Amino acid sequence: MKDKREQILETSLKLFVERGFHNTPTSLIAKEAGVATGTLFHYFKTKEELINSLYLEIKDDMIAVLVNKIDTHDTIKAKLKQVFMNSVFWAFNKPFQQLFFMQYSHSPYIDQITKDQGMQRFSGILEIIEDGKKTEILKNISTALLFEMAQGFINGTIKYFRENQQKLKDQTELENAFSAFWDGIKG
Amino acid sequence: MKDKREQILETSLKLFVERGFHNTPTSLIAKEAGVATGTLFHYFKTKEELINSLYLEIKDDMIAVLVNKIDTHDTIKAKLKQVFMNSVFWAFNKPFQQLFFMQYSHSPYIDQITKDQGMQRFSGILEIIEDGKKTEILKNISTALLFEMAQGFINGTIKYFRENQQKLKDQTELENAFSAFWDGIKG
DNA sequence: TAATTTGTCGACTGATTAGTCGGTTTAATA
DNA sequence: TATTAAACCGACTAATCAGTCGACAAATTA
Repeated sequence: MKDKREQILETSLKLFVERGFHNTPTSLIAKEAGVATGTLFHYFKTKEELINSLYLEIKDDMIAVLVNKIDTHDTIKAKLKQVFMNSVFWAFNKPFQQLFFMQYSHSPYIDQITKDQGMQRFSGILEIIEDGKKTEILKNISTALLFEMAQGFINGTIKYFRENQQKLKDQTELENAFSAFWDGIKG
Repeated sequence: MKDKREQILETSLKLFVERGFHNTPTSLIAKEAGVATGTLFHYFKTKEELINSLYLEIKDDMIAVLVNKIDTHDTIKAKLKQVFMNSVFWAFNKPFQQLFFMQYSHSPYIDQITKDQGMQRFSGILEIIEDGKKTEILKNISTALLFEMAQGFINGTIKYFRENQQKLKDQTELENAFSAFWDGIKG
């Protein structure tokens, strides 16, 4: 049987996405997770701590997937294509996690410290962008701006494929999306 | 003195963004808006109706700004540049409204009917994209995908400028952002 | 083995909340 | 003016919630 802490996080994720944070009583989380409320508060001092932990654990999982199959010797384009495809792949396999970020990365329930910690984990991807700028393969735009534009673009792509899942079977639309992505950032 | 209904909407917006939906009691909205709770429920049957109305009114306001200063005779590129700049301008002038969409457009508090109604209002912008595809000025990618990619890109740009407001004084970064945007979608 | 720590339970509580209701005031209409 | 309707008020309530507590069980350490 699954670890109770993990079970609580998994159940919270689903309920927070489907019902919202304050509309999800801790009693319901405990019930659906098959634990007592006391156990929930044993692992997480407060409900806020629970959602902040959830945020960081999902971010960790996501980053691990995003940088998967990237080889040091790959070209910048190949690396960024892999990140792009990994992002869509992750969102497809972890729909609740992706929706969680869509809903909560701008919400007041996640505190600034947690958001900053989450951001730190992107350093590997930021390095790829910096490398690309040095070699003039990418546009000479501030790394932070390039990053936000790219992330926004990917989020839009994911939103489209979430609402049009059948379009993922054939790879052409996804390839088109990457072409547009690349044309936008390449120098 | 401002209309009470309007005052309630304005106050709700601020509080929902700063505190979240369920963490904002109707009693607090009423208090801050300077009305009685009875008045709030006179205008909005439930709290859900309130937030859904808010969503649609903000969307209406946004669309009106986005298509501002667009002339029928403009080129596709000029039209889309205007929409791009209008979007950033709107977000800058209406930060709460923009954050509201970031937080709530994926949230369970806004029902599907409301979201669909909001989407309908984009028809004018969708037409520009379709025109651009017909004349092969834009990439031959499905309109819905182009739209979501574009919207995501713009949201990312806005997020960057929200966190780096000083970068808006000089227009160069904003122009760079549009160049990247245009390179991405142009055929 | 004994002692201590960690995990688990669920009934309980003080505080909070969405929405109601009966009434008053203001505005519109006949 | 008289009548009706719409706007507005705020005290009130039944329901709900985050977090506590004391007790017991399991695992870890001495």
